[in-house]
Amino acid sequence: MGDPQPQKSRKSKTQFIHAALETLANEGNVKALTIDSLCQQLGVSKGSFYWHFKGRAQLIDALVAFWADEFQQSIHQRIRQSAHDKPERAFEELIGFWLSSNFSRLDQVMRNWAREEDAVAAAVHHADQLLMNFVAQLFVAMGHDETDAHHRARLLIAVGIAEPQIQHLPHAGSADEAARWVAAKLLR
Amino acid sequence: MGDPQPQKSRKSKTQFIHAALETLANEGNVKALTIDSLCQQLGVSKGSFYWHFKGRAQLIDALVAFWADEFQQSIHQRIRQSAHDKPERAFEELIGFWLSSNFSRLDQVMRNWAREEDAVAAAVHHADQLLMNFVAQLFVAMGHDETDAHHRARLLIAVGIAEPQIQHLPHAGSADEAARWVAAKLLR
DNA sequence: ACCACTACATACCATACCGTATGGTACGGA
DNA sequence: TCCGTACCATACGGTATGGTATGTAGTGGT
Repeated sequence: MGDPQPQKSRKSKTQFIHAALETLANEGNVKALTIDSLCQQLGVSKGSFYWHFKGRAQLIDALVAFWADEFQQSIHQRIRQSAHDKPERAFEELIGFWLSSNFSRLDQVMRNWAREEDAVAAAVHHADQLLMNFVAQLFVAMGHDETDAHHRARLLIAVGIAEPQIQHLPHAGSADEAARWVAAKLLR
Repeated sequence: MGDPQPQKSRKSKTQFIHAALETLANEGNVKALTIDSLCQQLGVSKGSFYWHFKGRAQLIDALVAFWADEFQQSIHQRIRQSAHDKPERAFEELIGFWLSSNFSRLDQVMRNWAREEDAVAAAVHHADQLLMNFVAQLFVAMGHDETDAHHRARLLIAVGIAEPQIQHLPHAGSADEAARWVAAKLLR
């Protein structure tokens, strides 16, 4: 009554997932993530892939689940601590985390991918909801009422989503600076 | 010494472009835009397409050029008028235009597509620059200094980009309302 | 030594897409 | 009427991709 794959397959399964996420982050577009290239990247053949995964859809599910879990854990680990101590400090953590190239690249890829694959869309949706609730709660903890907190949280998330996409715009200063400007405006 | 296609081809060429844009807006993802499906949509065969266009790249170029031109014209037509009379009024126009489903869907598709096709990336980049300069100038006209105006413009554009993507988030009120909240905050 | 099962490799099929080659039709001018 | 050109249909080739079928080396149990 257990899983069909007791223990050994797990290891290789995560190997595939890691490689896939790496490809997504590096190439920055979903088209580069093909089963063939993935296998080539790992030095195995498609026979291996199709032993571990039922098909492409299953890979996507596992990959998205992994990403969502990591997303959630990252948020909590990095912010929950400082959220209780000093909410203002938590915002700097959040912005720093969001604009870290590692995360933002994957985030953008996932949002693009969500447009083609429903499974990805569901995961992104869920992640957004978690973050939204969390940030709004943060603003509430700082003394704002519910609706105002939601507005501010919504704006912060919007900036987090869009800022990495418009770093090229003519503007003296880094995206980091721009984000801090917004944060300062939001904290008033 | 004129164009190789005097008049007749022009008409069909724009027909292809219109159909392509329509598909992009409807399907919401670039994968749906294939030459075969495009021809099927128009009730013609690929022979027709390859008579009018040298290849897929040329379609993309023409399509992107058309979109960029329309983008620019829409901005100017709808806003330039009120920008001179009453800058505050221009923001409502801009936000209303940006969040109009017609435009925002195409906008999102183009931004996603920019990740795969360099020609699209260049066009989106250029369009962003135009809008950025325009909005910043608007803020300057309202009395803000250069750097502050750029910060505000950047934020407004970020909201315009991200807001359509997060309409599903738990929040009492429409995206329109949220955008107005941001505008009010930006105009102070 | 033999078996059974895991974890692959190899070879193959089906499909979808871009692109080409070539034949066919409508139409205006000489 | 005949012909040339613009415009389009049909048929095919090439390639990339997802997926399947089948062989096969390793490995642990008996």
